[in-house]
Amino acid sequence: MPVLAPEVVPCCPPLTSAELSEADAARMATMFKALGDPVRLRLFSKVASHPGGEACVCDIQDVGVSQPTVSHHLKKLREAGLLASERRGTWVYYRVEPSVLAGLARLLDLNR
Amino acid sequence: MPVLAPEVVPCCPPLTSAELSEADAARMATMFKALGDPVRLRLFSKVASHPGGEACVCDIQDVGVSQPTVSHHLKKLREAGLLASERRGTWVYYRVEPSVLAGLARLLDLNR
DNA sequence: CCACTGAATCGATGGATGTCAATATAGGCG
DNA sequence: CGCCTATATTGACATCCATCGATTCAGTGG
Repeated sequence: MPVLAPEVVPCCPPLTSAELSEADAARMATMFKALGDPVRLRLFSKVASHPGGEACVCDIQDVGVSQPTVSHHLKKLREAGLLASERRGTWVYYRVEPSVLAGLARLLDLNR
Repeated sequence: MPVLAPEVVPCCPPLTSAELSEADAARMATMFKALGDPVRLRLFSKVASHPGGEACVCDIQDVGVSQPTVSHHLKKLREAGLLASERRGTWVYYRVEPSVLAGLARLLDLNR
């Protein structure tokens, strides 16, 4: 039997259907926490809504905080698994991880 | 024309369709932050998955922290608008606010 | 090799936050 | 009223975290 890619395993049925285990709660809380800061949520929103599905840091860094702070928040979003980054020449591009976001949406879905 | 209940106004289209305003980001970040703690997420999960759609504090307080801490976290979830509480006799019951949760799910929905 | 731009890291700091023990409040029941 | 149980509040404390200025790293082009 082949080993399945562990990061693809969908986490957690909707919250209404079953209680989260301690481990799953820790995993999911990390992602919610990453979205739980206004600046980070705006950065995430800017990436998610950017044409082409990705954005250069230079396209999104106008959120009212300094450049190091923007970099810090993007790192947090990356570490939470919500964004992926790739350097192309001078610029670094960020894009959303669709499967991870879908897992969060599924968790919150009441109609299931 | 009747005045619509302001708290029913659905916030924010999906993240992929448009960038969040600063004000909307602040509102939504408050809710994500409330779910961004493992203990709070477990408490929320216990309420959401409890038969009947509501749970007494006594039903859900076994999450590994002290009673005051449980109370503190439930207050946070209430203040974020995710839970509502009602005292009935000796016990206090918590239930999820479905419309608010639905707003969060809508925000994260990629297929729209 | 050097200057320039974009982005990340470092170090410091003030404020937010999770936690607990102690105490208070609320309601039920003798 | 007095005692018991269920929750909430208070106060203290340690840790975490968002933020910034300064610096460093990476890549481009002269």
